[in-house]
Amino acid sequence: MPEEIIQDGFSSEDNEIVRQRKDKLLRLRSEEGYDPYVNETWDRQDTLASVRERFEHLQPEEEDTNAVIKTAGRVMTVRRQGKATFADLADETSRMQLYFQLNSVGEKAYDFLKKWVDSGDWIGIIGHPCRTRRGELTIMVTEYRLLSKAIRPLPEKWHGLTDTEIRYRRRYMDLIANPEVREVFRKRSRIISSFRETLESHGTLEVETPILSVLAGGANARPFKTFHNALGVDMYMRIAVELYLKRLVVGMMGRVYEIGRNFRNEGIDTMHNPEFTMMEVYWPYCNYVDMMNLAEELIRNAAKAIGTLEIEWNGTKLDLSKPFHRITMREAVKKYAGVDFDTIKTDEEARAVAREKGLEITGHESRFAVLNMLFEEFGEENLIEPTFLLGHPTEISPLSKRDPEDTDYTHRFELFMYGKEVANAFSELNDPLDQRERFEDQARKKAEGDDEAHVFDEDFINAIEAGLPPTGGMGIGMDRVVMFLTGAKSIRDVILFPAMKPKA
RNA sequence: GAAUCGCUAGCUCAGUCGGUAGAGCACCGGACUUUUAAUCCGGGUGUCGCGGGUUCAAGUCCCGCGCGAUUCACCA
Repeated sequence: MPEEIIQDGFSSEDNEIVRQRKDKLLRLRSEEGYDPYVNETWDRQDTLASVRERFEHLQPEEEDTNAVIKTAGRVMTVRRQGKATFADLADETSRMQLYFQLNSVGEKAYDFLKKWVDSGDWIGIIGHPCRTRRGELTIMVTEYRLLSKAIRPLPEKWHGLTDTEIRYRRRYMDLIANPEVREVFRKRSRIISSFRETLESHGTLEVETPILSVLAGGANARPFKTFHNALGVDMYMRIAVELYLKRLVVGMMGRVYEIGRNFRNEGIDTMHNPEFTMMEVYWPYCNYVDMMNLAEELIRNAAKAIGTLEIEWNGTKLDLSKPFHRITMREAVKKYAGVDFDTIKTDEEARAVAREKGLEITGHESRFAVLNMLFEEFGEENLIEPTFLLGHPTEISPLSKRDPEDTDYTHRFELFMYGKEVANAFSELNDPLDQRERFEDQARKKAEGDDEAHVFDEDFINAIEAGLPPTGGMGIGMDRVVMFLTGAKSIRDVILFPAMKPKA
Protein backbone atom coordinates (compact mmCIF):
# COMPACT_ATOMS: atom_id res chain seq x y z
CA MET A 1 0.00 0.00 0.00
CA PRO A 2 1.51 3.34 -1.06
CA GLU A 3 2.34 5.97 1.58
CA GLU A 4 0.03 8.85 0.92
CA ILE A 5 -1.82 11.54 2.73
CA ILE A 6 -5.26 11.91 1.28
CA GLN A 7 -6.70 15.42 1.14
CA ASP A 8 -9.50 16.97 3.20
CA GLY A 9 -8.55 15.51 6.55
CA PHE A 10 -8.34 11.96 5.33
CA SER A 11 -5.23 9.98 6.12
CA SER A 12 -3.81 6.75 4.80
CA GLU A 13 -3.61 5.69 8.45
CA ASP A 14 -7.39 5.64 8.78
CA ASN A 15 -9.12 2.35 9.19
CA GLU A 16 -12.35 1.49 7.42
CA ILE A 17 -14.61 2.81 10.17
CA VAL A 18 -12.80 6.14 10.48
CA ARG A 19 -12.90 6.60 6.70
CA GLN A 20 -16.65 5.93 6.69
CA ARG A 21 -17.22 8.36 9.55
CA LYS A 22 -15.16 11.12 7.95
CA ASP A 23 -17.08 10.65 4.76
CA LYS A 24 -20.32 10.77 6.73
CA LEU A 25 -19.21 14.01 8.38
CA LEU A 26 -18.53 15.63 5.00
CA ARG A 27 -21.89 14.49 3.70
CA LEU A 28 -23.62 15.78 6.84
CA ARG A 29 -22.19 19.20 6.06
CA SER A 30 -22.89 19.16 2.32
CA GLU A 31 -26.25 17.39 2.29
CA GLU A 32 -27.80 18.78 5.47
CA GLY A 33 -25.81 21.99 5.88
CA TYR A 34 -25.19 20.85 9.45
CA ASP A 35 -21.81 21.35 11.08
CA PRO A 36 -21.52 19.22 14.22
CA TYR A 37 -18.47 21.15 15.41
CA VAL A 38 -19.84 24.65 15.22
CA ASN A 39 -19.75 26.68 18.44
CA GLU A 40 -22.73 25.40 20.32
CA THR A 41 -23.90 25.71 23.83
CA TRP A 42 -26.57 23.52 25.32
CA ASP A 43 -28.34 24.60 28.42
CA ARG A 44 -28.08 21.37 30.32
CA GLN A 45 -30.49 21.55 33.21
CA ASP A 46 -30.30 17.99 34.47
CA THR A 47 -27.54 15.48 34.90
CA LEU A 48 -28.49 11.86 34.38
CA ALA A 49 -27.92 11.19 38.08
CA SER A 50 -30.38 13.95 38.98
CA VAL A 51 -32.91 12.59 36.49
CA ARG A 52 -32.50 9.15 38.02
CA GLU A 53 -33.11 10.57 41.47
CA ARG A 54 -36.08 12.71 40.48
CA PHE A 55 -37.97 9.97 38.68
CA GLU A 56 -36.97 6.87 40.57
CA HIS A 57 -40.61 6.61 41.76
CA LEU A 58 -42.02 5.92 38.26
CA GLN A 59 -43.63 2.50 37.94
CA PRO A 60 -43.16 0.22 34.92
CA GLU A 61 -45.04 1.56 31.89
CA GLU A 62 -45.69 4.83 33.74
CA GLU A 63 -44.90 8.00 31.80
CA ASP A 64 -44.75 11.55 33.15
CA THR A 65 -45.55 13.71 30.13
CA ASN A 66 -45.63 16.90 32.20
CA ALA A 67 -42.07 16.68 33.41
CA VAL A 68 -39.37 18.21 31.25
CA ILE A 69 -35.85 16.86 31.11
CA LYS A 70 -33.10 18.79 29.41
CA THR A 71 -29.83 16.97 29.46
CA ALA A 72 -26.87 15.92 27.33
CA GLY A 73 -24.19 13.30 27.03
CA ARG A 74 -22.41 10.81 24.87
CA VAL A 75 -24.37 8.19 22.93
CA MET A 76 -22.90 4.87 24.08
CA THR A 77 -25.02 2.32 22.24
CA VAL A 78 -27.82 2.50 19.70
CA ARG A 79 -30.54 -0.11 19.19
CA ARG A 80 -32.45 0.80 16.07
CA GLN A 81 -35.77 -0.78 15.53
CA GLY A 82 -37.41 0.67 12.46
CA LYS A 83 -39.61 3.55 13.50
CA ALA A 84 -38.30 3.50 17.09
CA THR A 85 -34.76 3.72 18.39
CA PHE A 86 -33.33 3.03 21.81
CA ALA A 87 -29.99 4.46 22.80
CA ASP A 88 -27.92 4.64 25.95
CA LEU A 89 -26.77 8.10 26.90
CA ALA A 90 -23.94 8.57 29.39
CA ASP A 91 -22.66 11.62 31.18
CA GLU A 92 -20.17 12.04 34.01
CA THR A 93 -22.77 11.10 36.58
CA SER A 94 -24.71 8.18 35.20
CA ARG A 95 -26.09 6.42 32.18
CA MET A 96 -29.66 6.27 30.95
CA GLN A 97 -31.72 4.82 28.18
CA LEU A 98 -33.20 7.14 25.58
CA TYR A 99 -36.26 6.31 23.54
CA PHE A 100 -36.81 8.02 20.21
CA GLN A 101 -40.06 7.34 18.43
CA LEU A 102 -40.94 8.55 14.96
CA ASN A 103 -44.07 10.09 16.49
CA SER A 104 -42.30 11.62 19.46
CA VAL A 105 -39.58 13.52 17.59
CA GLY A 106 -41.24 13.89 14.20
CA GLU A 107 -40.30 12.45 10.85
CA LYS A 108 -37.57 14.93 9.96
CA ALA A 109 -35.71 14.58 13.24
CA TYR A 110 -36.17 10.83 13.21
CA ASP A 111 -34.67 10.53 9.74
CA PHE A 112 -31.75 12.70 10.83
CA LEU A 113 -31.20 10.42 13.80
CA LYS A 114 -31.23 7.31 11.62
CA LYS A 115 -28.96 8.82 9.06
CA TRP A 116 -26.43 10.84 11.03
CA VAL A 117 -26.24 9.95 14.70
CA ASP A 118 -23.83 7.23 15.77
CA SER A 119 -22.58 5.78 18.99
CA GLY A 120 -19.83 7.99 20.36
CA ASP A 121 -21.57 11.22 19.34
CA TRP A 122 -22.46 13.90 21.87
CA ILE A 123 -26.10 14.96 21.83
CA GLY A 124 -28.33 17.29 23.80
CA ILE A 125 -31.83 16.04 24.41
CA ILE A 126 -35.18 17.31 25.66
CA GLY A 127 -37.80 14.84 26.75
CA HIS A 128 -39.81 13.41 29.58
CA PRO A 129 -39.35 10.38 31.80
CA CYS A 130 -40.98 7.02 31.53
CA ARG A 131 -40.29 3.54 32.75
CA THR A 132 -40.40 0.64 30.32
CA ARG A 133 -42.33 -2.56 30.74
CA ARG A 134 -39.06 -4.21 31.82
CA GLY A 135 -38.53 -1.55 34.50
CA GLU A 136 -35.84 0.58 32.89
CA LEU A 137 -36.02 4.30 33.63
CA THR A 138 -35.94 5.93 30.20
CA ILE A 139 -36.13 9.36 28.68
CA MET A 140 -38.76 9.69 25.97
CA VAL A 141 -37.04 12.14 23.64
CA THR A 142 -39.08 14.88 22.03
CA GLU A 143 -36.21 17.04 20.74
CA TYR A 144 -32.52 16.50 20.37
CA ARG A 145 -29.49 18.18 18.88
CA LEU A 146 -26.28 16.64 17.63
CA LEU A 147 -23.62 18.59 19.55
CA SER A 148 -20.44 16.91 18.39
CA LYS A 149 -19.65 14.00 16.15
CA ALA A 150 -17.24 11.16 16.94
CA ILE A 151 -15.47 9.71 13.96
CA ARG A 152 -13.54 7.12 15.90
CA PRO A 153 -15.36 4.04 17.20
CA LEU A 154 -15.91 3.34 20.88
CA PRO A 155 -14.27 0.31 22.47
CA GLU A 156 -16.36 -2.83 22.58
CA LYS A 157 -19.51 -2.40 24.64
CA TRP A 158 -19.36 -5.69 26.51
CA HIS A 159 -15.68 -6.38 27.25
CA GLY A 160 -14.69 -2.72 27.25
CA LEU A 161 -11.07 -1.71 26.95
CA THR A 162 -8.61 -3.89 28.84
CA ASP A 163 -5.31 -3.50 26.99
CA THR A 164 -3.17 -1.77 29.62
CA GLU A 165 -1.00 -0.05 27.10
CA ILE A 166 -3.93 1.61 25.34
CA ARG A 167 -5.59 2.35 28.67
CA TYR A 168 -2.58 4.35 29.86
CA ARG A 169 -1.53 5.91 26.56
CA ARG A 170 -5.07 6.85 25.55
CA ARG A 171 -6.59 7.45 28.93
CA TYR A 172 -9.58 9.18 27.33
CA MET A 173 -10.61 5.88 25.77
CA ASP A 174 -10.15 4.14 29.11
CA LEU A 175 -12.30 6.77 30.82
CA ILE A 176 -15.02 6.45 28.18
CA ALA A 177 -15.08 2.67 28.31
CA ASN A 178 -14.54 2.08 32.02
CA PRO A 179 -16.70 4.24 34.30
CA GLU A 180 -15.02 2.68 37.37
CA VAL A 181 -11.79 4.33 36.27
CA ARG A 182 -13.56 7.68 36.34
CA GLU A 183 -14.67 6.83 39.87
CA VAL A 184 -11.06 6.20 40.99
CA PHE A 185 -10.06 9.65 39.81
CA ARG A 186 -13.07 11.23 41.46
CA LYS A 187 -11.94 9.58 44.68
CA ARG A 188 -8.45 10.88 44.13
CA SER A 189 -9.85 14.37 43.87
CA ARG A 190 -11.91 13.92 47.03
CA ILE A 191 -8.88 12.61 48.92
CA ILE A 192 -6.79 15.61 47.92
CA SER A 193 -9.64 17.96 48.81
CA SER A 194 -9.95 16.25 52.16
CA PHE A 195 -6.25 16.81 52.80
CA ARG A 196 -6.70 20.50 52.05
CA GLU A 197 -9.74 20.72 54.32
CA THR A 198 -7.96 19.01 57.20
CA LEU A 199 -4.86 21.16 56.83
CA GLU A 200 -6.86 24.34 56.54
CA SER A 201 -9.00 23.39 59.55
CA HIS A 202 -5.70 23.62 61.43
CA GLY A 203 -4.95 27.06 60.06
CA THR A 204 -2.44 25.92 57.48
CA LEU A 205 -1.83 28.13 54.46
CA GLU A 206 -1.47 26.62 51.00
CA VAL A 207 1.57 27.97 49.16
CA GLU A 208 3.34 27.37 45.86
CA THR A 209 7.10 27.15 45.54
CA PRO A 210 9.37 26.74 42.52
CA ILE A 211 9.31 23.57 40.48
CA LEU A 212 12.23 24.77 38.42
CA SER A 213 15.33 25.86 40.25
CA VAL A 214 19.10 25.89 40.23
CA LEU A 215 19.36 23.48 43.18
CA ALA A 216 17.12 20.46 43.72
CA GLY A 217 17.29 19.74 47.42
CA GLY A 218 15.31 18.35 50.29
CA ALA A 219 15.55 14.65 49.49
CA ASN A 220 17.88 11.89 48.39
CA ALA A 221 17.08 11.54 44.74
CA ARG A 222 18.41 12.12 41.27
CA PRO A 223 16.73 15.15 39.69
CA PHE A 224 15.70 15.88 36.11
CA LYS A 225 18.02 18.40 34.56
CA THR A 226 17.06 21.05 32.05
CA PHE A 227 18.41 24.31 30.68
CA HIS A 228 17.10 27.84 30.77
CA ASN A 229 17.96 29.53 27.47
CA ALA A 230 17.59 33.17 28.48
CA LEU A 231 19.45 32.79 31.76
CA GLY A 232 21.98 30.44 30.24
CA VAL A 233 21.98 28.18 33.28
CA ASP A 234 21.31 24.54 34.05
CA MET A 235 18.18 24.09 36.07
CA TYR A 236 16.58 21.18 37.87
CA MET A 237 13.05 20.00 38.48
CA ARG A 238 12.30 19.85 42.17
CA ILE A 239 12.58 16.58 44.09
CA ALA A 240 10.94 17.99 47.24
CA VAL A 241 9.58 21.30 48.52
CA GLU A 242 11.01 20.93 52.02
CA LEU A 243 13.72 23.59 51.89
CA TYR A 244 11.40 26.20 50.41
CA LEU A 245 8.64 25.60 52.93
CA LYS A 246 11.04 25.89 55.85
CA ARG A 247 12.26 29.19 54.41
CA LEU A 248 8.62 30.31 54.57
CA VAL A 249 8.38 29.33 58.22
CA VAL A 250 11.55 31.37 58.80
CA GLY A 251 9.76 34.14 56.91
CA MET A 252 6.96 34.10 59.47
CA MET A 253 4.27 32.67 57.20
CA GLY A 254 3.12 30.40 60.02
CA ARG A 255 1.72 26.98 59.16
CA VAL A 256 2.23 26.24 55.49
CA TYR A 257 1.63 23.35 53.14
CA GLU A 258 1.99 22.56 49.49
CA ILE A 259 0.43 19.81 47.44
CA GLY A 260 2.30 19.48 44.21
CA ARG A 261 4.32 17.50 41.78
CA ASN A 262 7.82 16.27 42.51
CA PHE A 263 10.10 14.78 39.88
CA ARG A 264 12.66 12.08 40.47
CA ASN A 265 14.80 10.71 37.72
CA GLU A 266 14.61 7.11 38.81
CA GLY A 267 13.03 3.80 37.94
CA ILE A 268 9.38 3.19 37.15
CA ASP A 269 7.41 0.41 38.79
CA THR A 270 4.07 -0.18 40.44
CA MET A 271 4.98 2.15 43.33
CA HIS A 272 6.99 4.81 41.47
CA ASN A 273 6.20 7.27 38.70
CA PRO A 274 8.84 9.84 37.67
CA GLU A 275 6.45 12.63 38.56
CA PHE A 276 4.30 12.15 41.62
CA THR A 277 2.22 14.23 43.97
CA MET A 278 3.53 15.07 47.40
CA MET A 279 1.92 16.95 50.25
CA GLU A 280 4.38 18.68 52.54
CA VAL A 281 3.37 20.56 55.66
CA TYR A 282 5.34 22.57 58.26
CA TRP A 283 4.01 23.74 61.60
CA PRO A 284 6.01 26.12 63.78
CA TYR A 285 6.04 25.52 67.55
CA CYS A 286 5.41 21.81 66.89
CA ASN A 287 7.41 18.63 66.62
CA TYR A 288 7.28 15.19 65.06
CA VAL A 289 4.75 13.94 67.58
CA ASP A 290 2.28 16.56 66.38
CA MET A 291 2.98 15.34 62.87
CA MET A 292 2.10 11.78 63.87
CA ASN A 293 -1.27 12.95 65.08
CA LEU A 294 -1.75 14.99 61.94
CA ALA A 295 -0.82 12.04 59.72
CA GLU A 296 -3.47 9.87 61.34
CA GLU A 297 -6.05 12.59 61.08
CA LEU A 298 -5.28 13.32 57.42
CA ILE A 299 -5.48 9.71 56.35
CA ARG A 300 -8.55 8.92 58.39
CA ASN A 301 -10.41 11.98 57.13
CA ALA A 302 -9.46 11.14 53.55
CA ALA A 303 -10.75 7.60 53.96
CA LYS A 304 -13.99 8.94 55.38
CA ALA A 305 -14.25 11.37 52.50
CA ILE A 306 -14.49 8.47 50.08
CA GLY A 307 -16.75 6.52 52.32
CA THR A 308 -14.99 4.03 54.55
CA LEU A 309 -12.38 3.43 57.23
CA GLU A 310 -12.23 -0.23 56.19
CA ILE A 311 -9.79 -0.47 53.33
CA GLU A 312 -8.48 -3.39 51.36
CA TRP A 313 -5.34 -3.50 49.28
CA ASN A 314 -3.65 -6.49 47.72
CA GLY A 315 -6.06 -8.81 49.54
CA THR A 316 -5.38 -7.41 53.02
CA LYS A 317 -8.04 -5.54 54.94
CA LEU A 318 -7.16 -2.76 57.33
CA ASP A 319 -9.28 -0.87 59.81
CA LEU A 320 -8.13 2.75 59.85
CA SER A 321 -10.21 3.58 62.90
CA LYS A 322 -7.62 1.79 65.05
CA PRO A 323 -4.68 3.85 66.32
CA PHE A 324 -1.57 3.48 64.20
CA HIS A 325 1.27 1.33 65.59
CA ARG A 326 4.67 2.64 66.62
CA ILE A 327 7.99 0.85 66.44
CA THR A 328 11.58 2.05 66.43
CA MET A 329 13.99 1.07 63.71
CA ARG A 330 16.07 -0.81 66.28
CA GLU A 331 13.01 -2.69 67.56
CA ALA A 332 11.97 -3.54 64.01
CA VAL A 333 15.43 -4.84 63.15
CA LYS A 334 15.48 -6.90 66.33
CA LYS A 335 12.05 -8.29 65.60
CA TYR A 336 12.33 -8.98 61.89
CA ALA A 337 16.07 -9.44 61.31
CA GLY A 338 16.88 -10.89 64.71
CA VAL A 339 19.70 -8.43 65.25
CA ASP A 340 19.96 -6.55 68.55
CA PHE A 341 21.62 -3.27 67.71
CA ASP A 342 21.87 -2.19 71.32
CA THR A 343 24.73 -4.68 71.64
CA ILE A 344 26.53 -3.39 68.56
CA LYS A 345 28.97 -0.65 69.35
CA THR A 346 31.25 -0.45 66.32
CA ASP A 347 30.90 -0.14 62.57
CA GLU A 348 33.03 -3.27 62.20
CA GLU A 349 30.66 -5.36 64.30
CA ALA A 350 27.68 -4.02 62.39
CA ARG A 351 29.23 -4.86 59.03
CA ALA A 352 30.04 -8.37 60.20
CA VAL A 353 26.42 -8.93 61.23
CA ALA A 354 25.23 -7.50 57.94
CA ARG A 355 27.47 -9.89 56.00
CA GLU A 356 26.09 -12.77 58.05
CA LYS A 357 22.63 -11.66 57.05
CA GLY A 358 23.61 -11.74 53.42
CA LEU A 359 23.74 -8.01 52.76
CA GLU A 360 26.22 -6.64 50.26
CA ILE A 361 28.80 -4.74 52.26
CA THR A 362 31.51 -2.58 50.72
CA GLY A 363 33.35 -2.00 53.98
CA HIS A 364 32.64 1.70 54.32
CA GLU A 365 29.21 1.43 55.93
CA SER A 366 28.70 2.90 59.36
CA ARG A 367 26.69 0.93 61.91
CA PHE A 368 23.87 3.42 61.31
CA ALA A 369 23.82 2.75 57.61
CA VAL A 370 23.80 -0.97 58.36
CA LEU A 371 20.87 -0.55 60.73
CA ASN A 372 18.93 1.15 57.97
CA MET A 373 19.92 -1.52 55.44
CA LEU A 374 18.75 -4.27 57.79
CA PHE A 375 15.45 -2.50 58.29
CA GLU A 376 14.91 -2.04 54.58
CA GLU A 377 15.86 -5.63 53.86
CA PHE A 378 13.97 -7.41 56.65
CA GLY A 379 11.69 -4.96 58.44
CA GLU A 380 9.93 -2.76 55.94
CA GLU A 381 7.82 -5.41 54.22
CA ASN A 382 6.33 -6.48 57.56
CA LEU A 383 4.84 -3.11 58.42
CA ILE A 384 1.46 -3.88 56.92
CA GLU A 385 -0.84 -2.18 59.40
CA PRO A 386 -0.32 1.58 59.58
CA THR A 387 2.88 1.91 61.59
CA PHE A 388 5.08 4.81 62.54
CA LEU A 389 8.71 3.84 62.27
CA LEU A 390 10.75 5.89 64.74
CA GLY A 391 14.36 6.38 65.71
CA HIS A 392 16.14 6.94 62.41
CA PRO A 393 19.89 7.43 62.64
CA THR A 394 21.09 10.99 62.30
CA GLU A 395 23.40 9.96 59.50
CA ILE A 396 20.51 9.17 57.16
CA SER A 397 18.40 12.12 58.31
CA PRO A 398 20.31 15.26 57.35
CA LEU A 399 17.37 17.64 57.90
CA SER A 400 16.08 16.13 61.10
CA LYS A 401 16.62 17.24 64.68
CA ARG A 402 18.68 14.98 66.91
CA ASP A 403 17.21 13.09 69.82
CA PRO A 404 18.72 14.93 72.80
CA GLU A 405 18.82 11.61 74.70
CA ASP A 406 20.88 9.95 71.98
CA THR A 407 22.26 12.31 69.39
CA ASP A 408 23.10 9.51 66.94
CA TYR A 409 19.37 9.25 66.35
CA THR A 410 16.68 11.74 65.40
CA HIS A 411 13.16 12.79 66.19
CA ARG A 412 11.80 11.46 62.96
CA PHE A 413 9.20 8.99 61.73
CA GLU A 414 8.19 7.32 58.57
CA LEU A 415 4.65 6.01 58.25
CA PHE A 416 4.34 2.61 56.61
CA MET A 417 1.21 0.96 55.27
CA TYR A 418 1.15 -2.34 53.42
CA GLY A 419 4.94 -2.45 53.75
CA LYS A 420 5.35 0.80 51.81
CA GLU A 421 6.42 4.23 52.94
CA VAL A 422 3.58 6.71 52.90
CA ALA A 423 4.88 9.59 55.03
CA ASN A 424 8.18 10.95 56.27
CA ALA A 425 8.33 13.53 59.03
CA PHE A 426 10.53 15.01 61.68
CA SER A 427 11.20 17.69 64.15
CA GLU A 428 12.98 20.01 61.76
CA LEU A 429 16.63 20.66 62.35
CA ASN A 430 16.85 24.34 63.24
CA ASP A 431 20.39 24.48 64.63
CA PRO A 432 22.27 26.28 61.85
CA LEU A 433 25.66 24.99 62.95
CA ASP A 434 24.48 21.40 62.99
CA GLN A 435 22.68 21.89 59.65
CA ARG A 436 25.92 23.11 58.07
CA GLU A 437 27.74 20.05 59.36
CA ARG A 438 25.01 17.76 58.03
CA PHE A 439 25.26 19.33 54.58
CA GLU A 440 29.03 18.99 54.74
CA ASP A 441 28.61 15.32 55.52
CA GLN A 442 26.26 14.99 52.56
CA ALA A 443 28.75 16.82 50.36
CA ARG A 444 31.41 14.29 51.38
CA LYS A 445 29.05 11.45 50.46
CA LYS A 446 28.37 13.09 47.11
CA ALA A 447 32.10 13.46 46.51
CA GLU A 448 32.46 9.75 47.30
CA GLY A 449 30.05 8.99 44.47
CA ASP A 450 26.64 8.98 46.14
CA ASP A 451 24.74 10.86 43.46
CA GLU A 452 21.63 10.93 45.61
CA ALA A 453 23.22 12.73 48.54
CA HIS A 454 21.65 16.07 49.42
CA VAL A 455 23.07 19.12 47.70
CA PHE A 456 24.65 21.82 49.82
CA ASP A 457 22.23 24.73 49.90
CA GLU A 458 24.02 27.77 51.30
CA ASP A 459 20.95 29.97 51.11
CA PHE A 460 18.97 27.46 53.11
CA ILE A 461 21.64 27.61 55.83
CA ASN A 462 21.33 31.38 55.66
CA ALA A 463 17.61 31.01 56.28
CA ILE A 464 18.13 28.73 59.26
CA GLU A 465 20.66 31.23 60.57
CA ALA A 466 17.93 33.84 60.45
CA GLY A 467 16.04 31.64 62.88
CA LEU A 468 13.69 28.71 62.30
CA PRO A 469 11.33 28.18 65.22
CA PRO A 470 10.94 24.66 66.54
CA THR A 471 8.99 23.12 63.68
CA GLY A 472 7.32 19.85 62.86
CA GLY A 473 7.30 18.94 59.18
CA MET A 474 5.95 16.07 57.12
CA GLY A 475 5.69 14.83 53.57
CA ILE A 476 3.01 12.42 52.41
CA GLY A 477 3.06 10.61 49.06
CA MET A 478 -0.44 11.33 47.78
CA ASP A 479 -0.38 8.76 45.00
CA ARG A 480 0.30 5.97 47.47
CA VAL A 481 -2.41 7.20 49.81
CA VAL A 482 -4.83 7.15 46.88
CA MET A 483 -3.69 3.65 45.93
CA PHE A 484 -4.27 2.26 49.39
CA LEU A 485 -7.60 3.99 49.86
CA THR A 486 -8.93 2.93 46.46
CA GLY A 487 -7.33 -0.50 46.25
CA ALA A 488 -5.35 0.37 43.12
CA LYS A 489 -2.48 -2.06 42.72
CA SER A 490 -0.37 0.15 40.48
CA ILE A 491 0.49 3.82 40.80
CA ARG A 492 -0.42 4.08 37.10
CA ASP A 493 -4.01 3.40 38.04
CA VAL A 494 -4.16 6.56 40.15
CA ILE A 495 -2.26 8.84 37.76
CA LEU A 496 -4.33 9.97 34.79
CA PHE A 497 -1.44 10.06 32.34
CA PRO A 498 1.37 7.89 33.74
CA ALA A 499 4.85 8.14 32.26
CA MET A 500 5.19 5.89 29.22
CA LYS A 501 8.08 5.24 26.91
CA PRO A 502 7.41 6.61 23.43
CA LYS A 503 6.22 3.83 21.20
CA ALA A 504 8.27 4.46 18.09
C1' G B 1 19.32 -3.82 34.42
C1' A B 2 17.44 -9.42 34.51
C1' A B 3 13.67 -13.10 33.98
C1' U B 4 8.76 -14.48 32.50
C1' C B 5 4.44 -13.46 29.74
C1' G B 6 2.02 -10.64 25.96
C1' C B 7 1.56 -7.81 21.07
C1' U B 8 -3.44 -11.06 15.17
C1' A B 9 -9.57 -6.39 12.35
C1' G B 10 -11.72 -0.30 15.83
C1' C B 11 -12.42 -3.51 20.70
C1' U B 12 -12.27 -8.60 23.12
C1' C B 13 -10.02 -12.86 21.56
C1' A B 14 -9.19 -17.88 18.68
C1' G B 15 -5.66 -19.58 15.19
C1' U B 16 -4.01 -27.32 15.63
C1' C B 17 1.72 -30.51 13.03
C1' G B 18 4.62 -24.72 9.05
C1' G B 19 0.08 -25.31 3.96
C1' U B 20 -5.32 -19.76 1.00
C1' A B 21 -5.97 -15.03 8.13
C1' G B 22 -10.98 -16.41 11.79
C1' A B 23 -15.18 -15.41 15.63
C1' G B 24 -18.16 -12.09 18.70
C1' C B 25 -19.04 -7.03 19.27
C1' A B 26 -18.38 -2.60 16.37
C1' C B 27 -19.04 -1.03 11.25
C1' C B 28 -21.76 -0.99 6.08
C1' G B 29 -26.65 -2.39 3.33
C1' G B 30 -31.81 -4.26 4.27
C1' A B 31 -36.41 -5.57 7.72
C1' C B 32 -38.56 -4.16 12.38
C1' U B 33 -42.69 1.55 17.03
C1' U B 34 -40.87 -1.22 24.33
C1' U B 35 -35.48 -2.76 22.90
C1' U B 36 -31.69 -3.13 26.66
C1' A B 37 -25.07 -7.86 24.98
C1' A B 38 -32.30 -6.46 20.74
C1' U B 39 -33.41 -9.91 16.77
C1' C B 40 -33.36 -11.54 11.53
C1' C B 41 -30.93 -11.43 6.27
C1' G B 42 -26.42 -9.98 3.53
C1' G B 43 -21.19 -7.90 3.71
C1' G B 44 -14.56 -9.22 6.53
C1' U B 45 -12.90 -4.06 6.94
C1' G B 46 -5.87 -7.03 8.38
C1' U B 47 1.62 -3.85 7.78
C1' C B 48 -0.55 -10.98 12.36
C1' G B 49 4.44 -5.07 16.94
C1' C B 50 9.18 -4.11 13.67
C1' G B 51 13.51 -6.20 11.02
C1' G B 52 16.27 -10.30 9.51
C1' G B 53 16.86 -15.78 8.91
C1' U B 54 15.38 -21.05 7.88
C1' U B 55 11.86 -23.14 4.29
C1' C B 56 8.80 -24.74 -1.89
C1' A B 57 5.76 -22.28 1.95
C1' A B 58 6.13 -18.48 8.37
C1' G B 59 0.79 -15.41 12.40
C1' U B 60 3.17 -20.25 13.62
C1' C B 61 10.14 -22.16 13.84
C1' C B 62 15.11 -19.33 14.82
C1' C B 63 17.83 -14.53 15.80
C1' G B 64 17.73 -9.33 16.83
C1' C B 65 14.92 -5.05 18.17
C1' G B 66 10.51 -2.16 20.06
C1' C B 67 6.49 -1.41 23.43
C1' G B 68 3.56 -3.17 27.55
C1' A B 69 2.49 -6.16 32.05
C1' U B 70 4.37 -8.87 36.21
C1' U B 71 8.31 -10.40 39.44
C1' C B 72 13.18 -9.34 40.99
C1' A B 73 17.15 -5.74 41.26
C1' C B 74 17.62 -0.47 41.74
C1' C B 75 15.09 3.56 43.99
C1' A B 76 12.35 7.10 49.44
